[in-house]
Amino acid sequence: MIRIQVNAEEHEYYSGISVGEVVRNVFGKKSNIIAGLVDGEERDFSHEVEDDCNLEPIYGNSNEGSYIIRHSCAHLLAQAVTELFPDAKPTIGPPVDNGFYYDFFMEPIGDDGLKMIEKRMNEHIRKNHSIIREEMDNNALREIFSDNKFKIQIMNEKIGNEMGSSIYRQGDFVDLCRGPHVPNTSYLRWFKLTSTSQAYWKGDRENESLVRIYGMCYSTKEELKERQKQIQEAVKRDHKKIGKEMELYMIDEMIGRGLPVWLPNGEIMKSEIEKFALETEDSYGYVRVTTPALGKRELFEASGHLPHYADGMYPPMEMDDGEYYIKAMNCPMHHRIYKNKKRSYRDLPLRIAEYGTVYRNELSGTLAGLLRVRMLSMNDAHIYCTLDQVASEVESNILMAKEYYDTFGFDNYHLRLSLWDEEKKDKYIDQPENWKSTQNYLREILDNLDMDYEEVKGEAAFYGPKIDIQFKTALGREESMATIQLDFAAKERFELSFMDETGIENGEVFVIHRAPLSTHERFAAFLLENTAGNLPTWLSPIQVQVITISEKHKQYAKEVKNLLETAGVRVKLDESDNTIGKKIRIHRKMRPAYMAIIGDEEVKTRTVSIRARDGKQRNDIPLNDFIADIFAEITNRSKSLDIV
RNA sequence: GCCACUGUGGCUUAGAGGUAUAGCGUCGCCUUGGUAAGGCGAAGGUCGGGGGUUCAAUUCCCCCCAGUGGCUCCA
Repeated sequence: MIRIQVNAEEHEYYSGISVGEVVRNVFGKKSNIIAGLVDGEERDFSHEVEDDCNLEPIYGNSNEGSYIIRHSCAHLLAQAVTELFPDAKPTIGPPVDNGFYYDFFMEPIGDDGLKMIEKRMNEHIRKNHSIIREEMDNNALREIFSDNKFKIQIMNEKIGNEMGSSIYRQGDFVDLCRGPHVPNTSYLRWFKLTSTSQAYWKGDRENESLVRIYGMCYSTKEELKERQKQIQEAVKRDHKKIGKEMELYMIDEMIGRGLPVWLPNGEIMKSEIEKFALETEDSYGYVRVTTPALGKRELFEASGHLPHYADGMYPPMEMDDGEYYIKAMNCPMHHRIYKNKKRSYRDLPLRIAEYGTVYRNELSGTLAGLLRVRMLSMNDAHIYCTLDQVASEVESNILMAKEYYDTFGFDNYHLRLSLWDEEKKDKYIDQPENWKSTQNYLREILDNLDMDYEEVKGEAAFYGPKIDIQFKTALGREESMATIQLDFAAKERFELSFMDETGIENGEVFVIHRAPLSTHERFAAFLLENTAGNLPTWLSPIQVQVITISEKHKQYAKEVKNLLETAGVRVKLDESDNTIGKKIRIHRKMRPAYMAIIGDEEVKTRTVSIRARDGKQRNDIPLNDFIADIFAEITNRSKSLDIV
């Protein structure tokens, strides 16, 4: 007999009992447990336990469990695909956040193909195939997958030559896999294929083009429904839809793709954000400049944009004195401002800021509403400082970013330390020592701040490592919001220096590139998705919509509007002869923070009845009180509707 | 740039080889109405653009443009 510890309870079984039997014995049949953690190792139900051990159940709706289910569902997908398309070669099919995908080397398929595959998957679920693990040596593995060069390549790279690995079999289908998996295909009922796309083998465009099929899979119907609801909700919060409804921006085919145009309402929101940023950065000791949209080739050669960032820039314009490029970044111009006069150690850190607009030649297929555009405006700044000053500047920038996000009410973000990739020499400035030291430096700063962060290779800027602040969009996709980049290359490329305390010219000038509010475009997209367009009052294009009940109330309503306007409140008046209910319905689309309803009562008592955007109501507020209160709410940049 | 899908009046949308729905909005008239659709009427579309097949195309085919979801990339 052996002793198995399950959830702190000890059980005795014969040696060789399977994980599944223990689970059934302890938890019963309907436990939603799909695998087990045996002494910390994920194991299938079929895994046989020989010795004393500790066993923890893995539930289908847990983090680990959902990954196992998704992974198994990817296998099911591959089973259906290889049956329907015998020439298709499965490559890799991992679980990912919210679902899974599988990449196949095959002819592209459309929606009809997707439906067909889904149908076949459901048939296999009903057949309830057992999913069986088998251990194989390398020769046997190579035999099985001899017609699939992708699997062979995986074996060569991942498994090595000496040992074997495992395969999983369900019906006639076999896949190379470490596992674990669910015991049989009936566990995969709650799945849905979502989309297809194209991907390259190993993510390299030089390699074969593969068909990627995406799906989602959950352990219960409720989880699947919940996710579908979430997606629906995200669609409602889509900044493109809200932006159109609120007339914030447009993208016009005749003007050009990826070139958003800010409409009057959007311009109000944007300039409020700008005002806030100017005030904040004033208080942090920044100075402001304006630089041109174009610059000469020599400038961008000096900065390294040519060639490192050439793909991201628009082609040059030939002028009588050489080639000019539209700037894709402001930094080279700021470096020239730094160079414009002799700097002393007393001038450092020098923080040069600009609400600059840059143009980047993004691939057409990547453009997406305001999230990815070709014209970007940002409150960009470059901090010129000594190495000793870097830490405190980086810290104060992280704190500044937090201050910003707090005002806007954002909390769905995390930090990322973005490192270079020594393999990709052409992408980064080739100074390995500097990369190593600056990366360690940033890592130390983050460790000292005691903040959680993840490290990701190959995400650095070409001139140095960075700390990015990553957000999730409404649909769960991760995007960079803010960035703090440490540039060790500029000082040499632009011959930056200062006079130090001993009167000697010192060339150790480090540059920090930072943009805590992302770009106006991306920030607006986040803001709209986060608030569903219900902007805090200070950002609302229309702060108060005045609505009359009948003609008799027009005069007082005009007075209300004028007084609010005088107080600096953005207010509109609807004195049309529609019914009150209809007027409320019409104006809701624009999402004013408040509607002020004016009828007999209000005229008589010089009050307003206020209906907040969230439907809350407060009647008979003396007009002067309302004006004072909303003025305070706006100037405090309050997140909530405080008046009702 | 690559793959798939989508493209019908300002917006949302029905439809199908014989030049097209409906709702909202707009405009006009009536209604003077207390918190998410009061009534009547009118205008508005060469069905994204161009080519082809056909007696006939908005519907089928090809090319282009734009959008969406991915890949790559990235603020």
